[in-house]
Amino acid sequence: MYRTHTNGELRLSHAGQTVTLAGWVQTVRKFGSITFVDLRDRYGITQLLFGEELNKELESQPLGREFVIQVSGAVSERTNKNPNIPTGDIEILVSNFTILNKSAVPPFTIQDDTDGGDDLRMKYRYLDLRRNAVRKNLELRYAVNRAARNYLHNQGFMDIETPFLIKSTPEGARDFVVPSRMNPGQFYALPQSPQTFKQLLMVSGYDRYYQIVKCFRDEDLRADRQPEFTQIDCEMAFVEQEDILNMFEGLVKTIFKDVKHIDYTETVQRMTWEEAMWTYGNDKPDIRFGMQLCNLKFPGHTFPGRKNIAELINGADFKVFDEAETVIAIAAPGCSEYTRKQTDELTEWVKRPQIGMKGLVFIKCNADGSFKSSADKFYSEEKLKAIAEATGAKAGDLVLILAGAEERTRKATSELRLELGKRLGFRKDDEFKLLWVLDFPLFEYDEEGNRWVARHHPFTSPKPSDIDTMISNDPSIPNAAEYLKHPYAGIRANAYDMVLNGNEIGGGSIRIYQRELQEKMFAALGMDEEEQQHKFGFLLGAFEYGAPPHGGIAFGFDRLCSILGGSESIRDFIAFPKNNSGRDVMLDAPAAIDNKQFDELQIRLDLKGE
RNA sequence: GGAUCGGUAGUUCAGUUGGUUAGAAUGCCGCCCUGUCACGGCGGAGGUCGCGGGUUCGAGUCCCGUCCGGUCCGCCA
Repeated sequence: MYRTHTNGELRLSHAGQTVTLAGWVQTVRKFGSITFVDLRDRYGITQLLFGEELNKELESQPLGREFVIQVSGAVSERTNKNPNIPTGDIEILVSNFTILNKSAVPPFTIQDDTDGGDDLRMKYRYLDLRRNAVRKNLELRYAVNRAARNYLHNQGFMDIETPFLIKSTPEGARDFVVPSRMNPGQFYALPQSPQTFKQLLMVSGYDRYYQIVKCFRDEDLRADRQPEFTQIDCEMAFVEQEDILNMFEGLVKTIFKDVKHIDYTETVQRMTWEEAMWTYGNDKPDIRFGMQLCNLKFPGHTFPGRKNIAELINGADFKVFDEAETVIAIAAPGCSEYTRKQTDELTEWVKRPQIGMKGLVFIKCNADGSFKSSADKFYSEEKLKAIAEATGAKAGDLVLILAGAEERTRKATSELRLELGKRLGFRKDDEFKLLWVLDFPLFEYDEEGNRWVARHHPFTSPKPSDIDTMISNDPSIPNAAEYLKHPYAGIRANAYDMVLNGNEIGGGSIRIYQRELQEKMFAALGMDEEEQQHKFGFLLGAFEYGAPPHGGIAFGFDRLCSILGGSESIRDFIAFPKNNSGRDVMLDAPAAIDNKQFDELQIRLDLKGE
């Protein structure tokens, strides 16, 4: 037996016992004839005391950082206690020690506050994983995993594995492909998600399925995106949207409760996609704070039912507003005292290429009730007051107005809102607000191909009330400029996204389960019958044999963990993540393969030189 | 595909207008130290300034190219 206890468990009550411990040397503190050693494992740190006799042995067998050692000795009360660690009341009077394995000097310090940069820590990930901070993240991930499994199991869900070697369906994201040696010239694809398999499981009668499963998408990465990532993938038969929303609110609330000890008792808010875009300019709004968008001016076709209040800004001969397609304002609470330097900085911020606005107009709603604006030349104080009132600004607030093309301006205003929310401290890591976003458009217009593409995926059902519109209309778009007037532009999807603090943590839909409607959907996306049969014949076939109504949802597991852990990056919550270029810098993958492997696969490289 | 920031000691960084031997902290090595827990004291070693080219009497510093990394846009049904 290598050890009788772990390094996190000994307390004063163990004093007098003889124990054996094993672990890694965290630090060595020498004092001439005695030496303190901190011994670490994943459970904690225990202080070892090498007295005068054993201390001499350390001269012939010196201990270095990260050496793996085994020690025996008596648990003893410390004369100087350390209140900062759970084992701080005791130390081990070492009577015997063995060096189980030496260690080279690690390239960075294995501490909470490491001196290592990201790149180096990725290369030596096995050392980084020894650090408390990283270990806590993986523990949180495991806690989320357990909470989800418990909940789903208790609700009658069954974990069923689905294959990783499947067929490429080049819709949506790019597939990772795997050559087949036994079928020369043919390729598997890795699944972007188990979507079709879980639907087939519904057809098979496994009416509550789940899986915590890897998905693969060969697209460019971000801090919160990995080429392989994990989803909590769920599907249910004989359900309507309402059943799904309730079931999975329960899942997320259970995770909050089990992992964060938070009772999320309030009703999960719901909002249509249109409402989200109108009020926040974003399909995944952060509703922890207000600062809602005030649409002063917008093209009628984007929000047909909404009232345009362009008269507030029109007719003042202010070209920036007069010529803009869209003018949107937000009110930043308590910012009316911003200096010229601060407003200039905000202007520069919106002019960055990523935001891409030409400028920013301010109205300072002074505490004394007066109004001061960068557009004073064009607007009387009364006008400014009216505009400010429309935005809901109070005395002491700063109104910020952006103008330009509809989509860009709306997005920029949303980004500005989020940035200000962050700067003003409205986006707290420890506050959690859930939101369902509902009624997404079923289709998106693809300018390049002058065609419709599925916003969610091609298996998503339209709202029951829109099914007729879909079936009875021709999906072709005769006039590209007026695509918004096409009946398909107004079709709503029976789809829902769960949003947490401005992050989409999950999304799903009620699925199509009738062959005719599915064929109509494929056709609307530009697939002829032959292509449909080739790509999705198995699914269309399955729908002929008693497919039940069904729907589901998938949660981004890595992202959910990172949000619960208060981190921006999902990489901190993955044991062995890849970098921005999709590389594993520890393995140095991807890498070239042997010619023999190419021969077996009957594949020849034809690399394009620059 | 594009934008932008960065690459200097094992590590994290500083390095002025282009000018003597490129610095600091930490880590590492040696000596001293019986109550430390970010131990302390003294001493020491450690550099292809990412790589290639150019300008210059002289380049870590300026220019061009290139590689690598971070962040973002496009992309991610």
